[in-house]
Amino acid sequence: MDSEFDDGGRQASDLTARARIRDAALEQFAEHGAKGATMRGIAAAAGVSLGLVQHHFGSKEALRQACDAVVVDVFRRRLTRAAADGDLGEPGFMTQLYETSAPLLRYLARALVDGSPAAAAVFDELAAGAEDFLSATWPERFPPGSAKAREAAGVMAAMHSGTIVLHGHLARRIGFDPLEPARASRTGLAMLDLYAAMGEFAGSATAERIAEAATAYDDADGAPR
Amino acid sequence: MDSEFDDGGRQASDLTARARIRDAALEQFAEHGAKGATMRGIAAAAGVSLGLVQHHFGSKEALRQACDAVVVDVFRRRLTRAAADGDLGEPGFMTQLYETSAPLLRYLARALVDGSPAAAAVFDELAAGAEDFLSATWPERFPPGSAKAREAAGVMAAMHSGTIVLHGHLARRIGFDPLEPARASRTGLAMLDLYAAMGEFAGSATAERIAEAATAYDDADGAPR
DNA sequence: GCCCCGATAATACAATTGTATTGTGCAGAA
DNA sequence: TTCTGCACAATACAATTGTATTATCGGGGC
Repeated sequence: MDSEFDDGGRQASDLTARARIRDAALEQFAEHGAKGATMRGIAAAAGVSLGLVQHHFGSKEALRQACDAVVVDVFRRRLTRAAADGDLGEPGFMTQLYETSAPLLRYLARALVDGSPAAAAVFDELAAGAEDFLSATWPERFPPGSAKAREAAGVMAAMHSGTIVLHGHLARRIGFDPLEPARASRTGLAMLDLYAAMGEFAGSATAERIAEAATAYDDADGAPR
Repeated sequence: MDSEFDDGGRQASDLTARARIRDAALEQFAEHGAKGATMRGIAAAAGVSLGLVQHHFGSKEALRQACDAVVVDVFRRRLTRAAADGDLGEPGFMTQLYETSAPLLRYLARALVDGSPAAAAVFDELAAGAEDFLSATWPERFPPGSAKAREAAGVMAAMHSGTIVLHGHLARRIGFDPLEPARASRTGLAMLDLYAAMGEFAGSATAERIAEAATAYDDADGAPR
């Protein structure tokens, strides 16, 4: 598979037409969503005719799946590499993720809410990696295979992915886009600061409030298990 | 404004047609996105004719703005109430948010990535509340008005909103939808557990790695400021 | 009684959009 | 050379969709 995202992107001019169309599709899908993007818009963005898009990919759905394939390919490589380095789970791994090309991250952000199977797979791998990390680091707190570990890992994956999915809103608040490679580490540091602070908060003054709130809620609403 | 979401939703049968259409629009927009939802689909979901939707709201964009108005109305009330109780920033406030009706949360989740101004406003209020909380609780760590406070608060808002935006993926991982009111507190507890654990991690063994990674990154890539 | 007005519905229409069909030129094999 | 396959493009077409128009009907004020 010819993924020009392996090395961070080359010039658009020396790409084959098929790759240029797929790159344009990535951006269009990321910007307008699976439904909002149009074949004509993609063709125009790629600088080719509508017929060529049809010729190379057959249908809009097939084009979307081709984009998904690129994403799952690139991210699987990133994630397995991070897992091998033991970097999964640690907030620094987010910096790892941020280092993939920004268009690909933007596409992933949209695909995660547009219901793409590839994006779901990426999320699952992210969550599975987080679960491994949590269970390995705090075996007593997050026993392997326990519901506690699974839930904490899922929440962790959702929260970390949230900084990607909501990168536009985040950019508006903090003044720069967290998906810009040059600013990637900055967001990771903010996450670390936040974890350090909230860790104190959650660990000290809230230990009893946890059980308190849990029992109170269960009593009031009756939602056991 | 007749928002039937104030009390958690009544029966659909005793709602006026206009309200029923807007409720159906909320769900359709949430499920298919701003572009994916169709006037005919909304009319069918509401059990009325297409002409009636047009008659009451004029255009699809106006209907979307009416949905936005409901969201901004309800969430502003929730947030100001939480702020008055000093609950903003504390992870327990997420439980507060989760207590709003699930369809409204699903709509917010979609609107946050579909580019609705109302959703952006809700996110901004969430981030502003988080910033107040962080600066008030750790004035030396997050000085009021500092970039550190703004960035940590933005990341916090994005991460917490992420559990809403990605509720579908989260549900697939943990076995239940975090937007179900009966399970709302469970997600909040998982967040607390995660904060407590990651707080240790971020606070202890990573203090020097922070500066390390930051300087290393700046040197390599040349992204100062 | 008459009228008018709002709720509701059915139909019509133009724009958009995915897809199919057809055409054109060129590079390389026979 | 001739032919064949392929990259690329232009056009056509049917389905979808937002919107405008017209019609029906029921109740309340003169």
